[in-house]
Amino acid sequence: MPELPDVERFRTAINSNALHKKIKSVQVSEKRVLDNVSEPKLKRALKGAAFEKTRRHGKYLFLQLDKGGFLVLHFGMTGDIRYYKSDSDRPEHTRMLIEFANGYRLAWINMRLLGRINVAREPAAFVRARDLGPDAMQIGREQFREAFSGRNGKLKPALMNQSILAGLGNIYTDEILFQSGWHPESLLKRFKPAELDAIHGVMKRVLRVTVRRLGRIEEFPRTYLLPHRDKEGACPRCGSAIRRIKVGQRTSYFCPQCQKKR
DNA sequence: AGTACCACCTGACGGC
DNA sequence: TGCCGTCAGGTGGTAC
Repeated sequence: MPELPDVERFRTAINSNALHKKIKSVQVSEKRVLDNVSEPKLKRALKGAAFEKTRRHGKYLFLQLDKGGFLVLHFGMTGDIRYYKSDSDRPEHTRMLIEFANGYRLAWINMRLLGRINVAREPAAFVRARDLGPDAMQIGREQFREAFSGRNGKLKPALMNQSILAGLGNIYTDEILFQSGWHPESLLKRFKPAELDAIHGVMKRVLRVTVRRLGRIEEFPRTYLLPHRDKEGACPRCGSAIRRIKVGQRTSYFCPQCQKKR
C-alpha cells in the first residue's frame, strides 16, 4: 500500500498519537529489515528518547528524536503502522515494536519484509545519499518541467523514478496518467512544456485529494480510476473496458479511449 | 540514460 | 484437498 498518500497517513497517525512520549523499549523481530543500523545501535538511539516531530520525503518517513537524529521508515510494498494499547492487539507481521512509557505501543507492520528501517543525522543528507528527487507534493511547476524535459524514455517509468521525483508509485501514477489523459507509454520527449505543466497540475490535485482522504481508495471521487482499477473495471468517464498492460515491468491500468499516446 | 531481468519476501488466488 | 504458477501499491544491483 505505501505510496506518498499512505505514508502521509502514517505521518498523521504518529503526529496525533505517538509524539512526546518516552520510549521504554524497542523490539525488532526480523533483523533483515534493519538497513544502515544494527539492533543495539537502534535501541541506543531510541530508548529513553521521544519522537518530537515528523517529516516525509517521497515514501520515506522521518521521525525526529528529542535526543537528536531521526528514525527513518520505508514501507516497501506492504507496510502499515498501528498505535495501540493492549498486548493482545499486536498486529500480525509486526516487525518492529516500540513501547512507550505510557503503556501504548507503536507497531511497524511489514508482511513481505521489503520495507527498511534506518537512522539518520539529517533528512537532507539521507535524501542526498539515496539520490531522491524532489518530493512530489513540494515540487513546483518550473522544477517539474525542468526535471522531465529533455529526457528519453516513457512517461510512466519517469514519473515513478524516485531520483527524478520522489513519492509516486505504481497506482497513483496510473491515476495521474488517467486524469491527465495520457497513455503510460507516451514518450517523454514528445511533450511540450505546457503539457508537462498540465501533468504537474493534475499530480498536485490528485495528491491533495487523496492525501485528504488518507489514501482510502473507497473514499476517492467516483471519477477516479483507482476504484475501478481491476480486470473487470469500466472507465468512470466513458465506460470503456479498462485495459491492462506491462510498462517497465509493472502492471498498468488505463482507459484506451481516454488516454492518448504521445 | 534507459531498459530488462533478477533478487529480495509473504500471502492470496485460480487452475488442475 | 493440495500443489503450482502467478501476481502484488518497492527498490537495488547488474548487464547491455
